Amino acid sequence: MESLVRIKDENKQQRIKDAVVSLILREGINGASVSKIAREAGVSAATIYVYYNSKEDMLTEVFREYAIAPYRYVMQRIDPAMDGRALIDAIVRGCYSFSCEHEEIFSFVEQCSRCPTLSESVSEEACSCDVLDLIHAYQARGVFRPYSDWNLGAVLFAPVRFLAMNRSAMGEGEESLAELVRMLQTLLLY
Amino acid sequence: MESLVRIKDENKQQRIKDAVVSLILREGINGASVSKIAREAGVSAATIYVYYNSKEDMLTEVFREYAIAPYRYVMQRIDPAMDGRALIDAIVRGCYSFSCEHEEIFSFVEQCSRCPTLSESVSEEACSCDVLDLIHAYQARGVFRPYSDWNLGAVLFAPVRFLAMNRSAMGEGEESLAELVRMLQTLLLY
Amino acid sequence: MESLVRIKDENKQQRIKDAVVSLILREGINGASVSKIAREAGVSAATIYVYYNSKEDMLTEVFREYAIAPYRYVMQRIDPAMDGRALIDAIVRGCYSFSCEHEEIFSFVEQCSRCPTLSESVSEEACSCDVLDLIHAYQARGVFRPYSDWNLGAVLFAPVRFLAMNRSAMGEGEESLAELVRMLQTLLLY
Amino acid sequence: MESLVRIKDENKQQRIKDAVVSLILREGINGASVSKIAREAGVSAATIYVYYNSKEDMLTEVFREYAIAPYRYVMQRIDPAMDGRALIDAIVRGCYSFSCEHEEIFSFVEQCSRCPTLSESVSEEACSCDVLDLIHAYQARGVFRPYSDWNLGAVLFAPVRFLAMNRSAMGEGEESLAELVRMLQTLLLY
DNA sequence: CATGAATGAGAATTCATTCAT
DNA sequence: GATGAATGAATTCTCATTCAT
Repeated sequence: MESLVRIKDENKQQRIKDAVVSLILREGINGASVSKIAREAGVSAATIYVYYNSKEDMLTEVFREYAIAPYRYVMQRIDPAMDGRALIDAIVRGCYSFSCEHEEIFSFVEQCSRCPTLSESVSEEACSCDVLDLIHAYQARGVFRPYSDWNLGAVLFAPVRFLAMNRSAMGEGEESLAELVRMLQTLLLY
Repeated sequence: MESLVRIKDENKQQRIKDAVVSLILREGINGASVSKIAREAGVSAATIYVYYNSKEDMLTEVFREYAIAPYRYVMQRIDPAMDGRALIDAIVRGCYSFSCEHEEIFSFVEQCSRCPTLSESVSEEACSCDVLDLIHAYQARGVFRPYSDWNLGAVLFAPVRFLAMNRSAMGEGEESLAELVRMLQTLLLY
Repeated sequence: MESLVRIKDENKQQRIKDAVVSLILREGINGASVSKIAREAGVSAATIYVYYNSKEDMLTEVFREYAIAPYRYVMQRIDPAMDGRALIDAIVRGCYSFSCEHEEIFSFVEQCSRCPTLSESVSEEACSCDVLDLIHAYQARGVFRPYSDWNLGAVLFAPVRFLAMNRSAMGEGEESLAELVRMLQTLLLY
Repeated sequence: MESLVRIKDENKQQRIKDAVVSLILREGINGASVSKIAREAGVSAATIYVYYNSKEDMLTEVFREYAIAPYRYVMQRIDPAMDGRALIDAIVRGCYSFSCEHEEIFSFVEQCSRCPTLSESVSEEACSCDVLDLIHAYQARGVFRPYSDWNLGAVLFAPVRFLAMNRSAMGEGEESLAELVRMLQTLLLY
């Protein structure tokens, strides 16, 4: 019985999270009101307060959960046995694929990152640390040039996100993507 | 006498724009309600509707106006006689200085860019075109490598913006900035 | 316990309806704003939107409910055993009494009937059909002359409403009313 | 020059009146705001206050002017030499034609008549007095039965207005109209 | 746990009106 | 006479949140 209840809970909570993400994609942070989220999740607005103390809480928590998603996604496509070129290729293409396959989450995270209140409580560095740790290992082995973490993050993630954001205007994008991979290989590897 | 009225008008509209920008910086797009903006601008909320048809209109127009500001700022620090290294230095440092000196506008534009509704009507490409045109000239002279515009934009603007956004966490930043300049010089020049 | 809640609800909704009717009587359709209605009903303006989707919805629903009231009132004073003279007397005096006893509802319905948006969704014919059905029976028995429904409605209801509307200017009105009854008896019966 | 101004005035004032009438027809009394009226009339909202002291004033004045229009229209189709049957025919058909030919004014007057504030300052009796005076003459000559003015008004004007209001639902209406004429001839004449 | 009902606060927008020009 | 600009007050409606059940 208890487990049944638990399962019900998780269903509801997951439906709420999904609703948050998809609503924010469609209507922006402004349009994502508690009642719309509730309607989309198929629960009562009051139910949301069973799981979260406030709307802010909810957004923060969902943001925290999804902010790390692209990095996890990238980590899964990486094999520590890869050489430097393959690693950069995997990271850049991983970031890009994620934004295509999970457009909702990508857009949701992008929007939340710029929202002063939300971004305070979720630091990007913390999210990307696994990837950076891996690169540190490559740097130690003399494969990657010893750029600082800030600049590694800046050139590895920001440009590909820029391409992803302009995907619709850019057409297919495969060419640009391949070019970016080549640029970063030149730039970052010995 | 007529000029008095004109001045009064322009004052009001400018005060409204300023209020929009500074409120969005402080409270995010969510927090920038028409009445708060009006209060901050020292006008009646109804007055805003003398100048704009709707809140959306207002944000779009202000966004459109400021989206181009950082590029104009950069253009002013550029001299066509510069060599490639100096050009990249000027662009990157220009972007960074702008975000420091005009934190409000920088943050305002960043936020608006992620807002689906707003970004639709203001394309980044259009804003950056002057800078890109200049680089085309350098490419034609064999100074810059012939990367595509998308990737030029991606590596010239996105990473430095990334640094700017993390300025507070990054400390001084001068070192990172210098490093980024060097990286891009290596990457983009022959 | 459950009944308590129900009662509370119905009380609120009824108080809202009453407020709509009495406000429109006093201040016209223009003057009946949602917040005035809420104040008069002793609820929060937001509560009204728990019961109705919009102001328009609310007016339509209340109108629909009350538009039929005068006809129901008349039907209750009618006995199918009456002869033709008594029937006309009952109908005309019933209409008139209703407008005296329920001035608020009478005036409310009159006003809504002239409001293009509202009258579209509530047809008078549907409301008066019970009375007309009864007259059809009298017509079949050769008591009433076989005038069309449109003209039956036109002469049976419109003139007495006209008198009711001018009640205040008309003084007592009993004489006029008696005269109208006689006129219609002559006109409609064999 | 002065005459020029006068002409300009009258043009503007007439355009305002027209706008009032046609807006109220289309959007009801609620929808007829001063600015909409101004826009429709092609003048500035402030200009309306050159001609009228307030919106209420304006409505009252326009209402006063048009309330009498249907009666004037009827009077023009009447010839004192007509016999009783022809007179009733002319009155009823006149009322009906007016409502067809001047749907805007008809609907405007109907709506204003039910609006408590407006109807107070424009009495129907005053408007219909010319027609009634004429009938008095016929009554004196023993052509019309000596019903009271209230009931004359009630049966001569209210039913035909009822038909006019239901014109769209009623189809052509010629038959109903002819029937109503016959009914009233029987009822009112010796 | 889940929710329907309720609400004060505030949202965007429009209102009728004024006034300097 | 005519108007653009300005506004306080009011409009409809939605918000995030609470609470009794």
